Amino acid sequence: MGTENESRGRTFIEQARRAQIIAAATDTVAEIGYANASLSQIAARAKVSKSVISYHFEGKDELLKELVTQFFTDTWAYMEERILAEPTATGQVRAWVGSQLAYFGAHRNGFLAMADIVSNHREPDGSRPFAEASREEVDGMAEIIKAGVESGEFRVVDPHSVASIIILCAEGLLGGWAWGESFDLDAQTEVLLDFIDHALRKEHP
Amino acid sequence: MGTENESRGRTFIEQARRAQIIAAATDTVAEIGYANASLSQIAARAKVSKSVISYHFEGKDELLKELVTQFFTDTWAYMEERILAEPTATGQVRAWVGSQLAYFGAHRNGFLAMADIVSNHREPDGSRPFAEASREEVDGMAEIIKAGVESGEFRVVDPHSVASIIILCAEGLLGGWAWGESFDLDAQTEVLLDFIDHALRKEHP
Amino acid sequence: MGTENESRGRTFIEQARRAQIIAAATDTVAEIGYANASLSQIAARAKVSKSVISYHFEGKDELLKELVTQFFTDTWAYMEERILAEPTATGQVRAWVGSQLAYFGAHRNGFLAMADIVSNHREPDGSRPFAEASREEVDGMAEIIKAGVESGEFRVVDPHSVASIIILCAEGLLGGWAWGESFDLDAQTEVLLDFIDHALRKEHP
Amino acid sequence: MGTENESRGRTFIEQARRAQIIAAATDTVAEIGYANASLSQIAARAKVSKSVISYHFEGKDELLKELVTQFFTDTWAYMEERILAEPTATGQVRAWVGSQLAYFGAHRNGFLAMADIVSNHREPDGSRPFAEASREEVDGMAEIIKAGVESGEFRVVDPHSVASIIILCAEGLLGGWAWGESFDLDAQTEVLLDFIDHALRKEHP
DNA sequence: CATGAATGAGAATTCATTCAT
DNA sequence: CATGAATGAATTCTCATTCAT
Repeated sequence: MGTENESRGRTFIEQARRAQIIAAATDTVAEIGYANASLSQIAARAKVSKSVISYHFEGKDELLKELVTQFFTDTWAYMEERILAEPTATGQVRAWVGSQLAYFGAHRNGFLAMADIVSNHREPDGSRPFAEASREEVDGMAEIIKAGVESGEFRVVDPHSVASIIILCAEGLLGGWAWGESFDLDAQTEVLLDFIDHALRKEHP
Repeated sequence: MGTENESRGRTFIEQARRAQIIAAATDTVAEIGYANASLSQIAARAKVSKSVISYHFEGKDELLKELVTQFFTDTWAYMEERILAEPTATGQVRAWVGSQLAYFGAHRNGFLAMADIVSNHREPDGSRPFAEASREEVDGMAEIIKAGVESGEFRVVDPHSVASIIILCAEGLLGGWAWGESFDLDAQTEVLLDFIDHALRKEHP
Repeated sequence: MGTENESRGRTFIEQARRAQIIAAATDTVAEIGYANASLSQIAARAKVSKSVISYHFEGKDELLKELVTQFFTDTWAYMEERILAEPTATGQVRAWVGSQLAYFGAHRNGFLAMADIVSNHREPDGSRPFAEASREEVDGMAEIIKAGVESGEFRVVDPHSVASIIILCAEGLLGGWAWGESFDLDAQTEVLLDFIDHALRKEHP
Repeated sequence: MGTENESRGRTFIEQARRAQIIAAATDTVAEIGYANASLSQIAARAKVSKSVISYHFEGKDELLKELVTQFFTDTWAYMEERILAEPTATGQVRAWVGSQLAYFGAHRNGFLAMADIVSNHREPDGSRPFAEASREEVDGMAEIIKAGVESGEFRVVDPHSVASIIILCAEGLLGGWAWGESFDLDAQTEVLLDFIDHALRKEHP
């Protein structure tokens, strides 16, 4: 996360158009799925002609990449603020997971679209353009865990492994929420946070 | 899981061809992704003409559904044996997660293809045909947790919530393994199992 | 009409198979239309494998041609008997039209299939193989009319033109019957016969 | 007949393209028959790429329906003017049949294509979309006959039956003309009109 | 800037036919 | 004799992209 803004050299109106199209693309992918989200569909939802998209974006690929990048950026901005406000490792881990889930919960379509694109989009050569995004995330979380272990807040664990587990568990939870129609994300978030607490804290506190 | 076998009334050679095509489809989806896995691609990998697929399967849908169903069936057969062999709830939870991860680890392409299809395939009306598969899974795990709580093995938790979390965490882990090229699934499985142990066991044993 | 039988040199069982397949083809074309009547459909209705058809007939074309030819032959056999039994031209015209409509009325599927094939079937070069069949028919009827005019039964008309009109009117009637669900063929036949009577008979008899 | 124009909201150039494609489709169906008239063939005749057709029409169905509808509309406009100009029932019947045959005679390909489509086109469910078109026609003609009977111009007949016969006879005549290469439509029209005259008029005027 | 128009590549599927068994 | 299996050609349709206006 923390991808830099590509907006240099774009006029204001250009920016607005791109934002409008990205919003339409987000809704489209969220509603009908990556495989069915054709430029036609996106253009229809944006109430714009198909060729406008080709005009403002290099192609479908750039549009989708931009959508994901922006969503990552926004999510991280929200999370970072809340993580940095916490003094303890325990607090930071909770803030991380909690704020991430909260942000996604508040931006369902954005999350659905992002997840769908991230897991489906491939370069012409077959590689996944977003595969490494989560690596950075794990590294960030691992530093927090490491600090917590060193400070004695947490029991002794391998920071990187545990960070990975925590992040993947949160992702798993989101998957469950994304699909199920009756999934109480807030409640399950609490269960997961409690779960993590118990797993990390020293056994005889 | 536990879907019944549809093979009645098929000749041996027909069975073999279907298996061959399903294998090719598995590799194809695993390698180039659901969205790019056209019948052409699958046929090419099976070294067979496109229309052979239409001959042996009702259509692309049936092929993919069959692929997923078979993989589910095989996975569950492997898991069930190991779960039932465990006398304690703790052992059963470990066996469940452990055997699932082990089986998937040993059948990477099958898992990749299954996961890709399950998360992307939609009926013409937009619904997801495999959406409820994981519900059953959660129910099964919930029963084990409930028994463990009642027997005093586990601390008091809501069985369904925790079952859901555990399953989603395992899914999350698989997601990490599926994508990362340097992900040690066995090691991470141990970490997750330890993680679950700590989260479930009574605080002062 | 009056096409000769092509059955020389066929075994009895061969004949039976061909008859069975032709019957199935008749029902198929009648029910789902020429354009949708694939060999698959015909084979399914005949409860026979597709390749049996290819074995017993040179191809789809020969099957359809045979179907039409046989239906023509049978129809004409029925008509001829009734026409020749009439001593007067008036009676012969009535017998012609009446017996034709009666036979078709009693063999609806046969008629529907024949008509559908005759009007749709084309040689690879685009020509219609059955185009001239009705020419012979008109010639036959024209002879009757001519005799009737010469004998003074009918008013003076051009035999060929009137024969053509009568035959085409009967065809038109059949078209109406074939499509409409509530078309009383017997009743309309009477109206047509009366119509023809009035058109042919001398004004002051 | 009398279908309303769907052209609102189309640009001029779009209209022109549709007209061009419809013309090409007309020639194609007339020449090679409904069953062989693929989009490829039509596109080739229109000197246009296949996908242009899909761009301008919803699909093959819409194209063919539009073709038929336009031809019906044009034919009826021509006929109506001539029928309404006649004061007597006799004149109206003659005008009806005469103008219809004349219009078709002047638009041979249009007629051939229309007839081929009307008798062959089926909805996916197997029903015929144009089956009821001729019902309306018969009703219109029946009213004229009824008026003629009431005014004493015609002998006493069942208006609906006779209307049906007349229309079907005209259709039959067209069938003969459509197929035969040496069919003098004008001459045969006169014979048919004379035929109808004799059949309808009072016996001792 | 915006867009209607056009297009070629590729999608799934159907079909008549051939052939080894 | 009969047929399951296979295939290549053809069908309709969708899509991302380009281009002149």
